[in-house]
Amino acid sequence: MAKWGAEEPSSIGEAASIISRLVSRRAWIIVAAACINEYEGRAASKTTPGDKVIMIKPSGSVIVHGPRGFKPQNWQPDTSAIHVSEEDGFLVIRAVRRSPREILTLRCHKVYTVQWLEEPEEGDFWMYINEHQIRDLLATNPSILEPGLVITRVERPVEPGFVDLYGRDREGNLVVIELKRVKAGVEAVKQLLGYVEAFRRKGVRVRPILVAPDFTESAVRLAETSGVELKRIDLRGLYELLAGRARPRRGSLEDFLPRED
Amino acid sequence: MAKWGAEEPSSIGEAASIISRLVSRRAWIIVAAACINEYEGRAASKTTPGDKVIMIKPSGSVIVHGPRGFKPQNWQPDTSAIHVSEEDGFLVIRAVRRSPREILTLRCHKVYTVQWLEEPEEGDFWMYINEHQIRDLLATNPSILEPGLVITRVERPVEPGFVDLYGRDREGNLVVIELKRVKAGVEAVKQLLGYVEAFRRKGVRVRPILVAPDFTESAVRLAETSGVELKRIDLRGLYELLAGRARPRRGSLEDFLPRED
DNA sequence: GAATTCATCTGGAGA
DNA sequence: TCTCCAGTTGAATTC
Repeated sequence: MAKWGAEEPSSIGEAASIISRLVSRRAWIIVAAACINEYEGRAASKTTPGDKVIMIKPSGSVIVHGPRGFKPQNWQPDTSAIHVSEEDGFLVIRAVRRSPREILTLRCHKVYTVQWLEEPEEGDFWMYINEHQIRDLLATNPSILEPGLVITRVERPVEPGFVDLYGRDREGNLVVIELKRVKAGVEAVKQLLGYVEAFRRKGVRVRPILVAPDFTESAVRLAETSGVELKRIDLRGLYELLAGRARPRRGSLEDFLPRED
Repeated sequence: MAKWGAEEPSSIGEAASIISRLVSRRAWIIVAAACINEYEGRAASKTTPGDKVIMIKPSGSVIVHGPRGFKPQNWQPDTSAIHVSEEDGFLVIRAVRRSPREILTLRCHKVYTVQWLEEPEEGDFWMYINEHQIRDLLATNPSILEPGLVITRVERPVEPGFVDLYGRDREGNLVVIELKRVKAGVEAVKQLLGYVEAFRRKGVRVRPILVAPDFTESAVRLAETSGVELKRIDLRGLYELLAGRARPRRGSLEDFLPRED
């Protein structure tokens, strides 16, 4: 169990010394304060004074949130150095990283609270549905897509890029499959056509299939005129398969494809 | 000045009632707790028990951080509903949004602290260097790119997409410029070639220029074989120009282009 | 709502 | 290191 603590510093100087000590101990620090942010690096930004929540993680990241929006106002992903000091009556937190050279400076005129966790327990994080998972599932269960399909290569390098799945259909045609976990737009069709063209230049004719849960109107139009096959796939069925709540049965190949209606 | 407060709840039930009240008041809430996360929606993830910092913003976002990394473990950008309750001895925070249907569930077995700001002052956020700024600067100072260049259109619509800058060079050729603030990859060249092709179909011949601080190897190769001109630009110089620390001088057109060496 | 593009994108894998 | 690509990408803008 992590050790935690909280303080309401009575002065900027006290806040600086508390935070400085916590940073050197690699604690997980949350500071509620009123400050301005200044960032200069790949881009540049600044704020007027406002209330912020500043998080400094044991791993060294610095994250500054404003009251709105899901994204932080400013951040520093992996900071080579975090400096905490008092300057001209301000609590100044500086996070500097090199390559790319970027500096984030927080100038706080009021510190509401400082709160921390020391030696936090991390726990595991398990993302169990993503494109990688689906690709591997389809690679090992290609009959979900089409009877008789055999996958011979996963992530086959082509021209500049990679074909998600590469194999051969029942009739011996080479098949090139592009997989999208979310609705596929016209860009996905173009990408696949690029691969087809790359194969054609090498004198190889392939059958392109775009697999996705849904397709945009423009994707359907381009696919029709360019000879790309579209195959809708029901992710929910795949999810259940991945979660072990279902099992691919022989002869149930269309179970994971949505009804045609 | 925001009203702030902090509490160390003595029980899960007390934590639930405190947080529930704060949510209904639209306070900015920070909870340090040990919990598991469960997310199901476009993807799915779960964690084992571990220490987390949970932020609930007045705007309704829910952000769950683990001890490492700049990104949150889980989040909910704009939540239709946040439910706080006690279930089986756990503090349960549920953030549900529809479209896409996604559910984030936090099950806390230990709450270290609850901290909040009511009516936080927001302040302004001003990003003063981004592609938009650079594009406008080049549009009004095209001689930075090339003597005699005249820009006639900014963000000119073309087939699918927009040409960043469109104009005419000293010799009367139509010029199509694609601008990247960061190193340009092969995709940028392809994008530009797409525009060239779109113009060609309309019987218009254009001179394509890709402007960026740097180019990937594959971008250079494709550019060479496809007739796209690459123009390196020094962003630092542009930054200074934007910041008013420098001024475009007549006859100093190459000042903002890196040396050829 | 759909489509497109930018982002300090971040993060990961591979060469 | 660079390069490429997925991401619960988010967010803005346009139609």
